[in-house]
Amino acid sequence: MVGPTAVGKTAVGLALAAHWPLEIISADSRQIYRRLDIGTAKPTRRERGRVVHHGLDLIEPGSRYSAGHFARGAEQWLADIRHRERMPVVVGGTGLYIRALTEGLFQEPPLDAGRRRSLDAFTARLEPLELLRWAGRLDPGFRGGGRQRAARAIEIALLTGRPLPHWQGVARARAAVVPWYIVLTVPRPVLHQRIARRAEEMIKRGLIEEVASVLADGHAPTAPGLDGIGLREAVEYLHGRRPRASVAEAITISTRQYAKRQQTWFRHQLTGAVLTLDATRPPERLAAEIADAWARDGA
RNA sequence: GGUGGGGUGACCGAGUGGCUAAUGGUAGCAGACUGUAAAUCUGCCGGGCUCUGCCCUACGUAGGUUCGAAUCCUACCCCCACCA
Repeated sequence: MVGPTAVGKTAVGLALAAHWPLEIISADSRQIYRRLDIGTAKPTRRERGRVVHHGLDLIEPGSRYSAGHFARGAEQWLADIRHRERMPVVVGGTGLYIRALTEGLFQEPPLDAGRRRSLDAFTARLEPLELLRWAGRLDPGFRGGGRQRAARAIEIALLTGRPLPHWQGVARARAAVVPWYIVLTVPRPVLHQRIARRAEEMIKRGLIEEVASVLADGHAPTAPGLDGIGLREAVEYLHGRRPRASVAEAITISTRQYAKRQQTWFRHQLTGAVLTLDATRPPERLAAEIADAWARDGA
């Protein structure tokens, strides 16, 4: 089950538990971080008490995760859930993580960690234009996409001796599941309203204090776990680079933009069975509809 | 009331006679996306059309100067600062 931020995926997931014994796998690249509960809008303790959630609180804010990590982890959780004869429901908004699960990434050859780190440090210092040009030279299939993706193309080409498209074509990993997608949507004005409310709620619940405490424990403001919407803005405020009054508004805007990107992804990148539901309706109704549809068309 | 500064597209903000439907930025819309993905990027962005171009409308308002004005002049309106 996918959909943009603030459509109410968690509520529907919980409501589904009335239909099947299920466990939820969270496909969310931010909720993997421990401690950042408010800033990543994790399901609450109570919600997690009602349905078992996997994929939350996996690493410290200073560590890095990836779609590959997620896919491997999720495969294990899936196997376990099936072993317990329950229904696995993947819930999340991180398109790439979901794709890693449903389509499989390419099989990444082992990369030397040391060389990788020094290459990282090197590319980080290159001029953007130079970086792009270099990526294009090492990987003729490189279509642009900015710093991060250029660095990735360079990394693969240099450390494996073959460009990205080679691995993508030759070594696709097996997909872990046959997807049966449920896409939750809501009219744009409603979504925007929910996003604004969510931003204010986060602050009210102590977003800034949460981030301050993570920083106080010695995590760098650039820690991967703090690189997320809301967290970023909180860090800016705590470092005096943003007035307090502007925090909620800034979070609302970035969240809106992110939600839009998610919708673009779900509109164009999902392949396979897709059931799109208007999530303006109450979660119980949606859950019932999903259960019906599953009984009718599900695998 | 006086003096000075200013009023530019949804917003901020350049531009100070033609190359200007008007640099940038923001917001918005659309798109890309194979291991950092809440990331990283791309396109569009006054309106209309018979759409490699054409026609309207537009730089506070109204006039004027000029072949030609967002840019110069005059009056008026509004905002800010200082002086009364």
